[in-house]
Amino acid sequence: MIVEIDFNSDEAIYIQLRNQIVIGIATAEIREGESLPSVRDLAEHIGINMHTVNKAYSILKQEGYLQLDRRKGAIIALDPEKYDARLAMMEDLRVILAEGICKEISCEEVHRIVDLVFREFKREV
Amino acid sequence: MIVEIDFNSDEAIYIQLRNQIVIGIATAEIREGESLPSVRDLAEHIGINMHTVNKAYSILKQEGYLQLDRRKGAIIALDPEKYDARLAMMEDLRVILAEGICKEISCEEVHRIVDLVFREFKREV
DNA sequence: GACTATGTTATATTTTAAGTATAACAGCTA
DNA sequence: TAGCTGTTATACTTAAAATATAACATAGTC
Repeated sequence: MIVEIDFNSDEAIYIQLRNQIVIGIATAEIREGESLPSVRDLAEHIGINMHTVNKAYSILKQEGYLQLDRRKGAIIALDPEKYDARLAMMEDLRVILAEGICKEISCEEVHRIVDLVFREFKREV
Repeated sequence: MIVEIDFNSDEAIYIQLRNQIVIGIATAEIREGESLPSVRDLAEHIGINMHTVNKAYSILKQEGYLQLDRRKGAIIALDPEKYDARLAMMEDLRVILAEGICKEISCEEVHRIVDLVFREFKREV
């Protein structure tokens, strides 16, 4: 799995990292049971500080994407029951769909875009 | 239109403001041609600095939601051609849908949530 | 003309978050 | 013992957010 950090982005590095790992899990680039690089290795590879990686891993753990083992490292272990994901998604979608309505994107168009992204992610499963 | 700022949120105040105004436009709480409070009035009403409101207004102008007039104030004036909104939406959806897949939310469920939010926003048009 | 309101710009300051730098600890493996 | 994990702690630097004052140009109103 390739991690690309945009250092000019307005998004924090640990957020970018967290998002890319979530996308990596969704697209099955990394699968359940597999492990991520250690915080030190990944930090060195990207060229950032260890604590920044650790912050991303901690968030992913708290959100139910990872299990962190002091001896084995970071292992993908999905816990769908961690929180109400449907409610969270609805909250996130609220702003995006409001933008879409203002830009005259129809509900049908949104459905098409959703399908497109789903197909992109589910391609190789 | 009621503006609610969560001062404990991790989201910047000017972002919260910008998002709520976008949602307000999408739900037709404020309509095209209507005007927002002046930067000074809104700032005082919320209890924040003038520049924070000004930043939100400037962003909304740049995104094609407002026209700012030095004499008349801030007027809703939608410009759907301002940028490729479909591409922007797809980029925003990528992370949210990846989260959904990891949390075992099906494509059909997403469609249902999208419809729900659309109906909520379009209720009184 | 004087006054008031608008957005706009400028500058300086404070506050907060992000990121870095070092170091140490606890637990496991080889 | 040596080396690898995540974890925690502390201190520092950097960047962004938010505040505080002030001034300007432009219009409308009294």
